[in-house]
Amino acid sequence: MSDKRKIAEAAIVRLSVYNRALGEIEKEGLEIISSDELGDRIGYHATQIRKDLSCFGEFGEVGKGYFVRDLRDAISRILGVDRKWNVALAGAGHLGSALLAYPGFRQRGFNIVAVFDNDLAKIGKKWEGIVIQDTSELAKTVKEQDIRIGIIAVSPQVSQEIVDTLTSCGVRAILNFAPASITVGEGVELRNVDLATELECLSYFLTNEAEVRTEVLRKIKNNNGEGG
Amino acid sequence: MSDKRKIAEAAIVRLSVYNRALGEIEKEGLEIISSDELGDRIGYHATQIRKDLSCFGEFGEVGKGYFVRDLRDAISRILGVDRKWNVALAGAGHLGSALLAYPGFRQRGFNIVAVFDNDLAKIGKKWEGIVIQDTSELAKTVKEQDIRIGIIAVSPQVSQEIVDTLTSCGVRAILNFAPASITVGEGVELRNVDLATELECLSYFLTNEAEVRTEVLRKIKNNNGEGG
DNA sequence: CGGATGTTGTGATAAATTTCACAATATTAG
DNA sequence: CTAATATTGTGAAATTTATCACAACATCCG
Repeated sequence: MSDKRKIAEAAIVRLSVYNRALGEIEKEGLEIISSDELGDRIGYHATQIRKDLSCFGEFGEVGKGYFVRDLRDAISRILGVDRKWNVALAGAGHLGSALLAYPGFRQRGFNIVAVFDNDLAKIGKKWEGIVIQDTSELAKTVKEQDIRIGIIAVSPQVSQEIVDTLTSCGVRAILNFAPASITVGEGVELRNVDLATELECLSYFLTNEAEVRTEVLRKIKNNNGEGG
Repeated sequence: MSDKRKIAEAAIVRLSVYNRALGEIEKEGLEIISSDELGDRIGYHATQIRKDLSCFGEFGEVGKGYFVRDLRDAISRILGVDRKWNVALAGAGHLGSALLAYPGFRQRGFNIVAVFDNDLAKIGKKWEGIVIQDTSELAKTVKEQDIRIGIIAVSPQVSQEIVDTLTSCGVRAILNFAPASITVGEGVELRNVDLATELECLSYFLTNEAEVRTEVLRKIKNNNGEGG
């Protein structure tokens, strides 16, 4: 079908998951895989995988499955990770430091090429081969290094300000780790990762769902119950 | 209505966002807020907020809005964060170290009380007041410290093994940062955060959506198309 | 007091997403 | 070649999620 309009964000996340799984499968030496087996491995329905892929083209062979290598290449192209992206990191604290050292970024084509902070004690220091710069140099560096993506690992108090600076320099994609409600203008893509929110969801589950599940199980036991 | 069955996971994530925003609003000194204004701040529709809340009860006052403090307390209870949770961290690498130091966890009631690693050079060292332990001590520590949540910050190669160990010790909630397809048994809640996936979504946007949007904008310009 | 305004909670409706069902087609074994 | 089997791609159906529309009621202002 190859109709790129209106692809759900959730579908894009899944494509990334498919790609990672295909990488594992390739390492295992498998050359062909069916949507059914891929789905089993990552916990999705086979039809979900096929439907997701069908938005972008036909990649499988009927009666056979998908060539692992080919599908991986295809998804990489769809995601735009068949190239390198230069990334700026704002914030050289604990989290920023960990992100700078995170091997998964480089492995998957994302190179952090600049780090910014407003702490005078850190500016000028070299981490992982990169000199920490003052935020005032941001505009110049973004242009010089062709930076397209910004990662926010600063305190929530200054996060919006840094986001504004980045977008005013032409950065159109922001990954925000600061626990704050950030707004961006039209045409800028923002993804928020709130680490505490992730734990809060688990807390909800531990507090509520587990009980409900126990109760449901008890009921099923009692009525042998077709619980709709 | 207060019917806790079948609450969408997305709704729980939103509740956490509401709660964080309410914290900010409280700090600003506001005592009452409408769903409309809250929605504006965090980028959701007012009806979405009201609908989410309606699953758990009635917290607002007609014609007036919500008492910020009361709503925050109510959501905290719903999420189960009106208490402290003890958390185990597996993996004392860069990322583990950053998570251990992350202030947002403690602020929101999550205390990392134990850290595990299999690197002999790290075991026995003290970080942020916590002695890094060998994984062999996991079962004992989980029981002694009443640990209910596990955070996985180990390499993808050993992540499944650590998850299995944790769940076999009775941990029923896992936050996984390892870029691997983890499976858990019935009754265990797993949340995955793949940092590279987040960037891959941004890459997709930069590669595809931006073009589409440009095209749409051009069309709107031509038809003078009454967009919001 | 009374009308204008503001806001919630929710049933109804719309939109989006996922799953089903199956035609089409490739492969394998005899 | 033929029958049995495997698997894709996709229209249709089912399900889930989000938005709308509005009754109910509180508050404000004159």
